[in-house]
Order: sequence, then C-alpha cells, then structure tokens
Amino acid sequence: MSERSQSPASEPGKPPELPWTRPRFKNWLAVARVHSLWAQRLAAALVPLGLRMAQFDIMANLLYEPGMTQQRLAEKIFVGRSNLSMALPDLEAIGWVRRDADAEDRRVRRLFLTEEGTRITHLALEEECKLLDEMMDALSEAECNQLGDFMRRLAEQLKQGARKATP
Amino acid sequence: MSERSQSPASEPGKPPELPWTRPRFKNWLAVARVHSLWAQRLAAALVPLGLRMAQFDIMANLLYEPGMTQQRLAEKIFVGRSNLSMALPDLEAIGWVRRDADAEDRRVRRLFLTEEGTRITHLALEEECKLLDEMMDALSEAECNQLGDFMRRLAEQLKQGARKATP
DNA sequence: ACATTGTAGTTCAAGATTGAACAAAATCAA
DNA sequence: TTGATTTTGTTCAATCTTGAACTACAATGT
Repeated sequence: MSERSQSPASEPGKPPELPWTRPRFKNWLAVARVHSLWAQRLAAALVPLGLRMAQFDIMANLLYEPGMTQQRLAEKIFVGRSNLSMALPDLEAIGWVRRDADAEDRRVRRLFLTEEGTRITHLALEEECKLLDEMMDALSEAECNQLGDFMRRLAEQLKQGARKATP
Repeated sequence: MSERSQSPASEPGKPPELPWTRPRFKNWLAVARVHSLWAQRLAAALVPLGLRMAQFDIMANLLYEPGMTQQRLAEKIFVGRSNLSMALPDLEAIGWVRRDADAEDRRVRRLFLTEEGTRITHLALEEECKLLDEMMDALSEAECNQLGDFMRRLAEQLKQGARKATP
C-alpha cells in the first residue's frame, strides 16, 4: 500500500524543501485552481437569474432529493446547520422553498422547492450545464470519466482518513 | 472540436431532463465534493498552528514568491483586492507578514513573510503534504500526473471561455 | 507643463459562514 | 413514569468576503 514515494520529509538541519517541486502538490494545486475558476464563472452565470451560489447549491440539491431535512441537506452540501437556518428563511421569503412540518417527528422541517423555485433551478442548471460543456470540451468522454473515477477514489480515501482521525 | 455529444438540451413541452444522469455533470460533482472534503480536512489540520485557511493561502504564496504586490497576490489566490486590505493588517499585527514600501512605485506594498511567518508556513505546508500524501495514495503516480494534466487543460479551457465572454 | 487615464491600495456597508450555546422534541434506560 | 442522552433546528456574536466608492500615485498624450 502506502508507498509514500514522493515525500522527501524535511530533515533537521537542512533548509526545508519547498513542496512546489513535488508532483502530488503541483497536481493538486491544479485541482484547486480549476475549482476557483469554475466557482467564479458559475457565480457570474447565475447573477442574471438573481441566484447566489449558496442558494443554487441548496436548490439544486432539493430538486434532486425533495423532502430532505435541514440536517441532511447540510451534510450534503458540506455546510453547518446554522448556515441553513440563516439561508432558508430568505429562500422561503422569496418564495422558492417551502419548509413543511413532518408528521412523525415534530423537530424536523421537510424541504421542498416551490413551483417557481423549481423553474429557476432548472434554468440555473441549464446555465451550469452550458458552462460545464464548454469546460469539459477540453477532455474526451473517456478522460472525463477517468477524472470522475480518480475523484471518487480520492473522496473515498479522504473519508477513510477522517474515520481514522475520529474513531 | 466542440462535440457537445452529452447535451440533451431540454425541449419545449417535455419535462426538462435532470442533469444528474449526465457523465460530465456527475464527474464534475465528484471534483467539487473532493474539494470540499479536502478544504475541511486541511482547515482542521491548520487549527493547531493557529492558522486559518485564508491566512495559509496568503502565506504559502508569499513563501513561494516573496515580494509580491497585493494586486498580484489577489489575482493568484482568486480574491478581491479589498480582501487582502482587510486580512494583511492582521497578519502584520501577528508578526507573520511584512509590507515594505517599494522604492520605484510609492503606491505599491511589497509583501514578505517574517522569520516567524516563514517558520509557521513551513510547518503548515508539512501538514498539508502529510494530508496530501494520505489522500493521493489512492492514485498511482501516473494517475496523479494524469489528473494534473486534465486539470491544467480544464483551466486553460475555462480561461479561453472567459476571454470570449470578456473581450 | 497639464489634463487624462490607469493602477495600487483602502474603507465601508452588506451579505455569508461558522461554532457555541440554546430550546424543543425524540429516544433510551432504568 | 422519570430522568439522561441524542438529535434537530435556531440564535447570536465573531469572522470572512465582496463590490463600489474613494485616495494617492504613476503613466500617457498633447
């Protein structure tokens, strides 16, 4: 397993080696850069729809899985529960999201898109797909799938490590 | 070029197709997920050093390229100039960063890590590399390099598109 | 020289995001 | 039942981030 072939850990005495020469570091940097660029482009594309990124994230996930609790949604979009407690009232006020009481568990609020919310979310997803197609034209279909494969493996590995750190 | 093979754009009348079935969409989602997971893990690893992510981003870049102007640094880390105007005084007060006047251009402030700032940044980079090695063990060296290649191509493509949109 | 234009950095107000402390409801253990 | 624990969501204060308006300086054109 753990090859650790690319880790010339800094030895005592010598000046610590900078990581920018290491392939893993450089390659991961490229991931971070694309993510940032993408976030900017997407956010700009959503402005005409009056949507902010955080709102889009919420609404897209509600379209995909209606009736989620806030707890579950927060986990899915990697955000604190308090975040949703702050954001959802706004989306409710705009009229894009409904929060229904749960019959079984009175603590829970079930989240749904309204009709208008659904419409906007579809529009936003269309914009995202346009941008995505533009960007992904740089890769063949096989390469794109490989990218996905790599990323799913990295996510798996990260979650493993998290389990190890929090037993 | 532009194949656009994976875009079944929603036709009028039919219910719009959800993008989660599309390979490009799913694969990109995996990228976003890994990025979020990574950000969380890294932020947690920096807490013991008393560093926040935004600060680490600044300091790592100053270690890599000392003497940058705020303008240039802002571009490199994809934040607004005002962001740095807010963050840098804190780093100065802590004593991790210096802002020197430029002899040639009196508008400019040249940014440098202090000795202590350099030390902390090296420690933080070591932590990052540890996490990175842990995560990247999921990929072979060749796969890791392929990932980097894909990402650099995506970044290039995105910047192309940005030029088209802002001529 | 002087006016115009462009660039570097700051300030400020508005909006996001977070963690900690909290209340309400459910669950579990006697 | 009662009491302890866990889970769900909210509130609040602190921190982050941003865009627009602003100051100060530099570069350019005439």
